[in-house]
Amino acid sequence: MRQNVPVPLDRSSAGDPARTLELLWRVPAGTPRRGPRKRLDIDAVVAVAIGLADADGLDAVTMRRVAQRLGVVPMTLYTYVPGKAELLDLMLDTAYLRMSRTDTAGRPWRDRLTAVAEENRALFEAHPWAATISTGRPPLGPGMMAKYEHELSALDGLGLHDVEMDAALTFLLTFVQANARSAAEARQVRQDSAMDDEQWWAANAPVLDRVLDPGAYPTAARVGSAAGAAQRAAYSPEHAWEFGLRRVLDGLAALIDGRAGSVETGPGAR
Amino acid sequence: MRQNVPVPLDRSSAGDPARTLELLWRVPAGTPRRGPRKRLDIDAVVAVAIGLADADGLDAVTMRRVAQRLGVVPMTLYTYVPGKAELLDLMLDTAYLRMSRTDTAGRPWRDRLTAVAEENRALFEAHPWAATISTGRPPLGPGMMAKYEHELSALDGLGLHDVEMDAALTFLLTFVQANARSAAEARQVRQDSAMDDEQWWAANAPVLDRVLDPGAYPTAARVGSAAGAAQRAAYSPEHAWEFGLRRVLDGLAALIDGRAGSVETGPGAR
DNA sequence: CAGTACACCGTACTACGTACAGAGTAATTC
DNA sequence: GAATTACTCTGTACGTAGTACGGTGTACTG
Repeated sequence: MRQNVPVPLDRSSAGDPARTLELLWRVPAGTPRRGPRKRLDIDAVVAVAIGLADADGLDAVTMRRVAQRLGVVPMTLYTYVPGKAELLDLMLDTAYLRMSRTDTAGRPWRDRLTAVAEENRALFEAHPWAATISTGRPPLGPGMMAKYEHELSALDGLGLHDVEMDAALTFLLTFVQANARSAAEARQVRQDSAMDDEQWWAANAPVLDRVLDPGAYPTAARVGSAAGAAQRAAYSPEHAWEFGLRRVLDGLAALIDGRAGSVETGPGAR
Repeated sequence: MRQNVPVPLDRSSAGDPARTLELLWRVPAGTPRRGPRKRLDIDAVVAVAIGLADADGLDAVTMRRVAQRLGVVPMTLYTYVPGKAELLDLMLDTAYLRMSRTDTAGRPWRDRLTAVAEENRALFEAHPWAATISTGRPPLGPGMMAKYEHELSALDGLGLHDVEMDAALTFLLTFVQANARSAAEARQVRQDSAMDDEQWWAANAPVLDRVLDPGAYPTAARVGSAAGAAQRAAYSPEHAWEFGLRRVLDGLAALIDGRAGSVETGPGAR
């Protein structure tokens, strides 16, 4: 069983950042290669790693398993990738590169930001592991750059300063990622404990009843049971998403709609 | 480098939620103890674990190290705690229990929610590891309950339904935690790579210049350099916090101030 | 006093990332 | 053509983690 466990924020990029960048951008080797031909390439390694992560989560991505899938011994991977941290960078940038990017030019800013949010949500739905990789030092690869450019353009021309544009985007993306992490953690916990929420509550209820001073937590009891009932109606993740996104957009509206300067500024939706 | 918790394939009921709850609430043993006296107690174990985590991060909390600090052999800990996951639950609930809780009754809702946000921010500043523990299944201990009750009461009487109160609180706390996680990740990466942001950028810049098609990412280049300059002014984490919290509150204002029903409903601040 | 439940400990297993040294291969140099 | 050299691939092994298992001695119950 595994209950609350540190969320695995892999990645450290202990190696040389310049080397990592060259890998991300697939900079070809300078001197002609001498020894035996390579039997694999980086893309194959990354593809297998992504496949494992998609299927069984980030924990399933071990150097040993990736190697096995490729028919080589674990240490062979180190001729393609300096270490696991860099492999995770490559996975993430690849996922970024393959995201769908809707062109919303000319549409009201709410539509544009909603599209950005939903593109990211779709990313995390297709690749839940992507939400759990630390982005403390983002992989500055082609995927990341394309993503950043695309998403910033949704905030351009709204009368925000450059620093505000970056802050607003960070704010939006942080919300989406936090939501995706919650979902990933819920999945993880369900899998690790081999117990769904219903069973977990059923196991807890009798002890809680015995231990909890009734009346000590009046608001919590009232709200918690209402929220619990709502969640049992398979309501919860979708609800948190919709509720949160509306708040995020309303929060940005107070900033954006207050600014003069753009024909694209529309009235707050709904 | 971070390690993963092995997932026990068999042994389904090894980690019993009821047992965890009893630990959290310090339910005393039923039958009189027979064998040798205990030389420790749970609180000592938890205190040492928290001390390690505060000082050197969650990675420093290993059963071996905790045991060593207590002058016992690692396996001895298992008489006090079923496993590491439960120890983390206990640490988290203890941190929750010790949080400061300001009484803001009667004050405008923005002040009250700001206080809640700042209490949580202070928690994560004192115990950065607390932000990185999965709350997929929250520890339903005395700390968690007190925290939930306190924070919900800040949202009571504003004309929100119970489900909305829960959603609004989750939204606020998710923001605070996401911020704290970013900070923790930044710290972690700085420590793991033994390289500060300045050095990292310096190492990346030459390769980026060589690899990046100038003009391919116009918005990103403009905004990125503006944001980068702002961050270099030691501006960034504080800025993200202030910017984000204002958006969060403005977003909630659109919900709360639209509701009739409470004298406490004040005009949007700032 | 015998029996027993329990605290504590030593050993060992599995899984991880990866350091290191060796073997074989193909391009370069003579 | 032969020697050199750079490179790929491999086998072994180290250190760290959580914790299963079985043994030993203790202090209470009958």
